Amino acid sequence: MFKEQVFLPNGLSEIARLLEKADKEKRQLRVKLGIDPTNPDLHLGHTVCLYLLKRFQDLGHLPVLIIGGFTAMVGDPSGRNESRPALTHEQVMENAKSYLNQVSKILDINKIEVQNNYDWLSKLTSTELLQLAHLITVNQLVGKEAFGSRIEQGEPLYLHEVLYPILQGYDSVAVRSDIEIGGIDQTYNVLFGRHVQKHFNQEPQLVILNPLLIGLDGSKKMSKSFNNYIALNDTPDEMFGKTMSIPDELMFNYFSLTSYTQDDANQFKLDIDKGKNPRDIKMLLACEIVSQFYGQGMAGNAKENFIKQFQKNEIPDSIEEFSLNEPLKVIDLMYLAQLVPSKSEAKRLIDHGGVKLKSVRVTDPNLLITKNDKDSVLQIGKRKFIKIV
RNA sequence: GGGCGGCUGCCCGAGUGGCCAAAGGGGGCAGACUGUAAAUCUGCUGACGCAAGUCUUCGCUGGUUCGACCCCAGCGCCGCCCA
Repeated sequence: MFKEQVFLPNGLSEIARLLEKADKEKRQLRVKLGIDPTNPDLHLGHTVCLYLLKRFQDLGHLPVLIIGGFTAMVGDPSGRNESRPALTHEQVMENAKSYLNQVSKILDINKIEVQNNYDWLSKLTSTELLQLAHLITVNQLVGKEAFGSRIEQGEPLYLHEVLYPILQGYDSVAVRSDIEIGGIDQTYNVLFGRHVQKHFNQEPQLVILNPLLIGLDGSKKMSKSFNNYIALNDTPDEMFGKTMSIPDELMFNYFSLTSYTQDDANQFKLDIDKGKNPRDIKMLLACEIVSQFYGQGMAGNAKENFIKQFQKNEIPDSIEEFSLNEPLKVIDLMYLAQLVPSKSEAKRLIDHGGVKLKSVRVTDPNLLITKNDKDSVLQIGKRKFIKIV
């Protein structure tokens, strides 16, 4: 399904062989996926791996989901040019809590094994850690681009960050992983798991690396840190809207997340070349994405809302309400209703013509909103609405 | 332990006694336009105030000065080099 998938070592045939062998031995393969709970939201980028995990699950194998309760405190330095802020154990566990719920949107969580690497990594003795450290040289680590460039640029590189691949590799031993799935940016870490497994006389895992999903900005990988993501917990409207906001060229990249095939995507591309409106193709995509998580019905609603709100500039059906007890200036109302972070900001928006009452542009920041305005809708920009009651 | 350099608004980064709420860029927001919350163009982007203006902000604490982000001292953190 993803044409840029990488299989190591020795390509897809190795995986096929393993599947066959497991089949013959009537053995469930243990397919590892590690996710560090560094923030509360899983996003579409994570689903690339989760869907692959689901395919293994559908074949009768066992997804082993590792919540990186310990590694999240270390912070994966892959692809980063700066240290991650250290998270406390409490923060990490808080985040981890909501993960299963989110994962259940894709996987049957009754048929997975969930492990927290805090359970074993926190118990490693320094002796054991030192022995693990024997598996790698500093020379190799410094050769890694992420580390090397940081050293060159005089950015701090902490010892605990360097330890990350070792810890993640040890996870594979702890769960006796047969196959590990990861993003292509995890190549080093995931492959290192094989070394550690060999050291512990385990059959080294096979590795499947998925291409990274590009984020909404169209350039960087989808990630919480770049705030360019669609969260699994986003509302249908948010999901739909965010999908519609991706750059046109990027949408073909996203079709692989849906049940559309590469052929479909190619056909869409042809259609656009022939003059079809890319917007409409993107709507198909948005519908597909939303319905994966919320079903056809909700996807349809989201689409309608989107057309209403953004194409026709109409006011959406369900909006927040604000109860007016006494006459208020517009800017005060905006501030009290938490539509803006400050009154200065409210004033600026009014100056720019970004505020409407009953679809009429507000020009006076001191305009008094009174009981007579009950049931009217105050609109800020294109996306924020509030009904005065 | 010693030497040198750094710490600026959401981020990066200029500034080196008053003209600094602080250049520029990124990000964000709004407007116009449109095929969409794409692209493009324009504007805005510390708070309070109708406004004049006031207050808070340039690592922290004190000091010099009519006046400090800019000078001095101490402290903290970061980097590099030497031991």
